[in-house]
Amino acid sequence: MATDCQNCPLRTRPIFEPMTATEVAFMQGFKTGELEVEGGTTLMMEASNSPQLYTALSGMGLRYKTLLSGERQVINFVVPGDFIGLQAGVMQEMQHSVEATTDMKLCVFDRKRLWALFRDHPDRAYDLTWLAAVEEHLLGESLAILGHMSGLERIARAFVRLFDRGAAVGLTRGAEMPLPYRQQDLADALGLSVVHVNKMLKRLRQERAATWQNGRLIVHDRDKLCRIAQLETDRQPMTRPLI
Amino acid sequence: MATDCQNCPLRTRPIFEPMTATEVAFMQGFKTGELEVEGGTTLMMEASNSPQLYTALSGMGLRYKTLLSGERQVINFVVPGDFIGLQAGVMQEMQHSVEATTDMKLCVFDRKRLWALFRDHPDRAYDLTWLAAVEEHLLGESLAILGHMSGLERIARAFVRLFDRGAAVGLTRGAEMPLPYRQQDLADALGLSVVHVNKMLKRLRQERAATWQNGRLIVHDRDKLCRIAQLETDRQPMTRPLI
DNA sequence: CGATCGCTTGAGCTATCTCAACCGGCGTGG
DNA sequence: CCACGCCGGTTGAGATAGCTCAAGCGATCG
Repeated sequence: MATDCQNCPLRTRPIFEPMTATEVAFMQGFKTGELEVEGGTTLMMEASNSPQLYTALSGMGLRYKTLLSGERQVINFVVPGDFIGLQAGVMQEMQHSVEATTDMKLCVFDRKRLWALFRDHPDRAYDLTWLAAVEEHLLGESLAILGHMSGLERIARAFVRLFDRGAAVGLTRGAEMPLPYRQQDLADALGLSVVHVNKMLKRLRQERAATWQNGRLIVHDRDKLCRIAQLETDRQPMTRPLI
Repeated sequence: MATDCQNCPLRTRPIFEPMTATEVAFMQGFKTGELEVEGGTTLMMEASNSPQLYTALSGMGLRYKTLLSGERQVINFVVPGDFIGLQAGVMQEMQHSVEATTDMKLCVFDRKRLWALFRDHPDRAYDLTWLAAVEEHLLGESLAILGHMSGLERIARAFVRLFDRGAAVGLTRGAEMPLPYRQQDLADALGLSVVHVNKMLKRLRQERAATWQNGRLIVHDRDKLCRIAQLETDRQPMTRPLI
């Protein structure tokens, strides 16, 4: 159980460092179980009030909002290590849905114990707030992407982000990583039409920058991708200060 | 358990309710002073590590990111009651800048005391996390706006949100409220060009939905505005559960 | 073996952008 | 007190990125 929770972000000095013994001991108190779900399962529903919070241990998913028009806005992609349900924990209800795209294994927490966490483990509470701040940062970045970049740029940017994210949690193998989504999902995340996403993907392929097919992303030329994405080419790990 | 977090100071029950006596007493411990700045002042700089955190008491401002291309993405608008600098507090550095648009009065906190806050006042820490979750929610909503709505719709939506926000903090007078920004600011927030914003504003004016001129927003017909914005017409205050 | 789903490609349409000019108000300096 | 420059707002015209519609294709599944 301890090892299963290695990727729980509810700790982490640098974000995905192994947990210390006390951290593990603590998590075992807060954790109430493990859950395995099939791809396609809806983990949390918009406007619902889930009694459980999760940490993704394996598999991938996505967070999205459903608009009045019936369209869908993908907020972001869920990778192992992500915390799911902070909103449900701290507000009355979720403001977006969370769906498992592939089969997933999850670490389950009891929402009701969240307050005890704040009372008895201020350091963990601090971590949680840190996570929320990171999330806020990422959303701000997404906003800038949607607000100012062209279709090609958005996709390049998304690929770099996803790849670096994947690398951080050990999902990559060389220049490759699993990316088990549909083109429609990416389109909904980037505010583009599937048709256009498809055409831009083709272009990235032709320019030998990146290929995304059969659920796998291959980054042929990271530098070129970064150039297109208007991104510095060096990765910046998301570390947390020691208070 | 409900009693454990009865008095929640860092802000309020409905989001901008007056503070209770104990709340005030506490704030005076954490608070280190007050600050008045002129319009145009940069309060926090992207990538800086501000030693201070603020709560806006009066005046308005905006948060924005500067992109590599030199363009600007306005993340959101700052109104009285907003907390500024959570990222600086909890991460190493700010990921966006904050600028005072008008003269502002601010409540100043010492960043270094943040950890003490978590240790000694778990209920306050909880509030802070709640604020972060709300912010995350709002950003998710903005994302959906940029991803899926037309220019006219985006502006209508922005007006409704700003107006309701203003109403919550007592900025409105009848159907009017101060909105001391430039068209360029709104354009940068919504991912549109100034030219297009201007044309859509004209249309909203002609359709007698809303007028924004000389720094004042007038909502002529809230229902019509909501219809354009694809929004339920009733307001939903952002309240926090009592744990 | 038909149906469904995701991907691909083409063709025309339009919302929005860029460029460019003009206007009024305001602050500054002569 | 006037003249000038600057800033923000307004409007027109032409260009285009991205959209919608539509059709076809291969794989998977019951």
